[in-house]
Amino acid sequence: MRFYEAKGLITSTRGANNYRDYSEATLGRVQQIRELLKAGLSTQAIRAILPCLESPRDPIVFEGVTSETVAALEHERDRLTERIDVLARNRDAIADYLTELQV
Amino acid sequence: MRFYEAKGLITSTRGANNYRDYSEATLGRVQQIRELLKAGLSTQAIRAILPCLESPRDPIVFEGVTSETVAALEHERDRLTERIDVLARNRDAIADYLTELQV
DNA sequence: TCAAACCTTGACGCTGATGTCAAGGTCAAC
DNA sequence: GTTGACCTTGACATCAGCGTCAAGGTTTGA
Repeated sequence: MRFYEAKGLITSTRGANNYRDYSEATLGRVQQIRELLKAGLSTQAIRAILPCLESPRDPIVFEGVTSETVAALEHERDRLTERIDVLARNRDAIADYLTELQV
Repeated sequence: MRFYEAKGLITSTRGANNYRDYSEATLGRVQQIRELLKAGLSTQAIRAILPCLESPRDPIVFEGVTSETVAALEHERDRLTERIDVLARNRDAIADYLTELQV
C-alpha cells in the first residue's frame, strides 16, 4: 500500500519505469503490518517496533540504536502488555459468562 | 459521552430538566468501555460483549439470550484470543530484541 | 432578578486508515 | 501501432471515534 510507504512503514525501489518494486521481505512485512493494524495498533506504534520485526536478525544492528529508541521500545512493550491484560481479562469474562450459560 | 449513548453502549435516565442522569453502574461501565476502546476494540465489538460486563451478575440473565447472542460472544472471544496472540507475539519480539541489545 | 455556569441538541470539523476515481505514462500482445 | 491492462500521482470520499461550537433552556447564587 502506498499509504504504508508514505507512513514510513515500508520502502520500495523504483525501476526506470518509475514503477514500485517491492522486495520479498517487504511483502512479508506488509503481512505483519496488517496483522498489527487489525490487532488495533496505530501506524506510529508499528513504526516504533519495526526494528524488532526483522526476520533473520542474527546480525543485530547496534549502530544507530539510540537510547531514545530503546526507551520507545520499552514503552511500546509495556503498552502492549497493558493491552494484552485488558483483552485477556475481557476474554475471560466472556468465557466465564458462556460457561455460566451452559450449566 | 453522548457518543457512547448514541452507540447503545450506555443508557441514561432523564430528569424533568431533560438533563442526563448517569447511574453509578453506568459510570463504571464508561471506564470499561474506554479501556476496551484504548485496547483497540470497536464500539460494535464492545456492544457485543456488554452482557458479560455486568459487575455482580449473580442473577445471571438467561432470558433474551438467543443462540445468536451466544454465537456472537463465542466469535468475539475467539477474535480476542487471536488479537492477544498477535500482540503477545510482537511484545515478545520486542522483549527479545531488547535483551539482545543489552548483552 | 440577573448573570455566570452548566445542560441540551444539532451541525460541523478533525484525525487515522482505506477506498476510489480521474488523468496520464508504460507495457505486452496482437 | 493500437488496444487493453496496469502503473503512476493527486484529489476526493468514507468510516469510526472524538472535539467543538452555536443557539437555546436550566440551575445556582449573589
